[in-house]
Amino acid sequence: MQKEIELFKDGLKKEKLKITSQRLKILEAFLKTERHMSCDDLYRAIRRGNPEIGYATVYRTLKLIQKAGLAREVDLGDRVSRLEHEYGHKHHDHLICLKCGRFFEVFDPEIEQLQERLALKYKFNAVKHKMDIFGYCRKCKS
Amino acid sequence: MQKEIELFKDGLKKEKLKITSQRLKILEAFLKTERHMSCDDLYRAIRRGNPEIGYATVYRTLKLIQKAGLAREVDLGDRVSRLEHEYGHKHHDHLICLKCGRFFEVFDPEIEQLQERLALKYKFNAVKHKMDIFGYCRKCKS
DNA sequence: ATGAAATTGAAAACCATTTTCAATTATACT
DNA sequence: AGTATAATTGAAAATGGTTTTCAATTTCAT
Repeated sequence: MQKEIELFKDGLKKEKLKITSQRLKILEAFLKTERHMSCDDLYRAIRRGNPEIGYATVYRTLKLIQKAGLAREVDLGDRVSRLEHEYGHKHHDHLICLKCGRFFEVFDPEIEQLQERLALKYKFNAVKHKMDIFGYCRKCKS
Repeated sequence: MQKEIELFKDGLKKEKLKITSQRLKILEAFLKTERHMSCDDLYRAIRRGNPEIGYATVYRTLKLIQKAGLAREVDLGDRVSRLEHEYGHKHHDHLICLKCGRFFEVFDPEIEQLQERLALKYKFNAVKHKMDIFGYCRKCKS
């Protein structure tokens, strides 16, 4: 976690932004959980120990964490932005259960390769991609 | 287009919903364009010829069109729901340009097959999937 | 035709996200 | 260490797409 904190501070310095106690606390709260957190989730978690930190600050800091390359957005189809750890976490796709809402992180190197080939075919300079498979997990299958 | 209208009416009857002139006009407006339309886009288009149709009715009818299997939601990463034709249009994925915002519809049968295999491996009952590749199109490449 | 139930449009509510603004704080520079 | 400058903060309000409410209207089975 120390490495991530350093990366975050570097990111701030690079943009001539300031290192504040709020920003560090919000980063720590984000790093502490492995779940996919919405801004609201994180705000509630942080508020327990730090009731003085405001929602807007959490929101703004999450943007900075993303810019520093420490978090990426996950889109589960509702209209809520959730973040997952990026640093030290390989790219992966999601299997999302339409009934219980749980999701599973998966990775298939062959698919990744074919995706690159597909982009190449269309002379498209791919930066990132999202693949989500929706359906019913083992437990929720009828 | 006649076939789609019939499917829509069937969908309504099946749910004991009523066939109204507003619903039919909104469906026609949706079928008439091949672009990916947001609710707002469609509302504006419809309003030109039918200023008496309200936003809420467009919104509600779009849900019905989706339920009837005539439209599917496209997520371009902003938080706006857009619809594309589903009936008579094969499944496809998107290449989305981060600079100009244009998108290209693509299809790769090998990827589709691997996706199914992936779901199978996790004993996941896949219903649908979304794959979007973000990057820079031929014209916007630096 | 008639009545029950569905639909409509306008307006308001909702809710995640984003901005505004005055007060506070971090940082660079004496 | 003190100070000036610019960034940050929290609260509240604004935004913007989506969704609900409600009284008036319309559809459709009978």
